[in-house]
Amino acid sequence: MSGRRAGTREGTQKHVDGRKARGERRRNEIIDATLRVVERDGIAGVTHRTVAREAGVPTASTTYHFATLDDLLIATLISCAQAMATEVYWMIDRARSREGLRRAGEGGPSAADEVSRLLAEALGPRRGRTMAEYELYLLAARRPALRPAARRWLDVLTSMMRHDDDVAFRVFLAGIDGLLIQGLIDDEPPTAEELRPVVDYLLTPR
Amino acid sequence: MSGRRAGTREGTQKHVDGRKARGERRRNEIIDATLRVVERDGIAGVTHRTVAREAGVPTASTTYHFATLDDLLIATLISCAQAMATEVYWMIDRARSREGLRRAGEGGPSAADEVSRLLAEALGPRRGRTMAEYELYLLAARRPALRPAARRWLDVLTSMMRHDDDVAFRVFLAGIDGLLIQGLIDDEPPTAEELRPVVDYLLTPR
DNA sequence: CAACTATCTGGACGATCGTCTCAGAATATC
DNA sequence: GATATTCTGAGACGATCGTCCAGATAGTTG
Repeated sequence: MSGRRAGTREGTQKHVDGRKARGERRRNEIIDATLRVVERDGIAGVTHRTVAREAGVPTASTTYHFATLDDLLIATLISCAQAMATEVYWMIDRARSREGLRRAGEGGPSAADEVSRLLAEALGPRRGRTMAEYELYLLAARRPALRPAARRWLDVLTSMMRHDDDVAFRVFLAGIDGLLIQGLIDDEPPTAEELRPVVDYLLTPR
Repeated sequence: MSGRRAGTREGTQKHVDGRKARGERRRNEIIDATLRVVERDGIAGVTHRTVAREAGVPTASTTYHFATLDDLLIATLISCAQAMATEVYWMIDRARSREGLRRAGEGGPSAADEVSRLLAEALGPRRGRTMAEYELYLLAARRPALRPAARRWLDVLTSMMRHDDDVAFRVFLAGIDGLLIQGLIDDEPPTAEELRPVVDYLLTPR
């Protein structure tokens, strides 16, 4: 991506980035700001001005880097899907190594524990983010160009998780999505303990 | 447009409806028009003017019956949820009687057949409607006041379908939602035959 | 019939929207 | 240094938005 900078956030150095890098950084800042706006107010709250205010940049900066509001939303969905896929990637990686430890005889958390904890997190502290993801998901339903990006986290899961039974795995994926979207209209987010038996059932082969 | 058409479902008589009845009819026409707009252009496309144009009424008529745009969306979601719940009710009722026939020895379609056919329908011919429902679903995630209405079809299913195992049933509901929302970002809607094994797995106990 | 009132509507208001323009600041290349 | 390119940022434009309101219309009631 930016290639020049060390961290995602702005560093302390000045005048070291080239024009290209600065432009790309601002582009990313705008995308991040857009995602924050979607988390807070939904896609309906996304305007050039609200995004610019959130990012702390002038209005025209958003129109310079993203010719149209659609381009901005598209870039945000793609970035969001990318981040999600990366997260899922590392999450699975961690779970794998833990499972390795567990198999070595230690008895750590089971896969159902792991998944229900993640679901509870997505519906609790990360609720805004989860809502944003599903709003962008639904946006992809109306715009074919966005569908590959929207399918990305499903693809990552599919390619990374071992699954002997394709049908069972598809049911698992659908169940996760269903539990998440149904959890979003619960008055209070379900706890990992409440989700545990459902996830367990979902993971039990038949 | 014409002041007193024969309503969508009312009789053809003139001058028999009181003021109250006329007002209520127009209210429903506006709600129906709103749902059509949501199906076609999404919630983002809902404005007083587009709804009024779709319903064939003057702009101010939408603001007269629904003080604010939020009221209009809320009324639409509630109406939509009600219609959905009613549909599900009769759908299950029909399936029940068919099952009765099948048990009598005839060998009709199985529950998995029935469900996958309905899913394929929701993702094919009724795709717009399904998208609209999930958009309103997600709207409920942001507005607590809408959640009871959004949960309604889940409640109808839960109260009508026999389920010995609560956990299994919850997995079933989540799976349906997940299959639907994932089907919305498929480039081409899945056929009932493709869905069949997944639904079958979903319905298989344990 | 006239008075009343719920219902309906055309038009207007200010706010906000997406997008564009353009002068000049910042930076790379020479 | 000088110059070309990229980016910033203040502001303006017309369009559309949500909402409101005064007047017209038409059932209802006395």
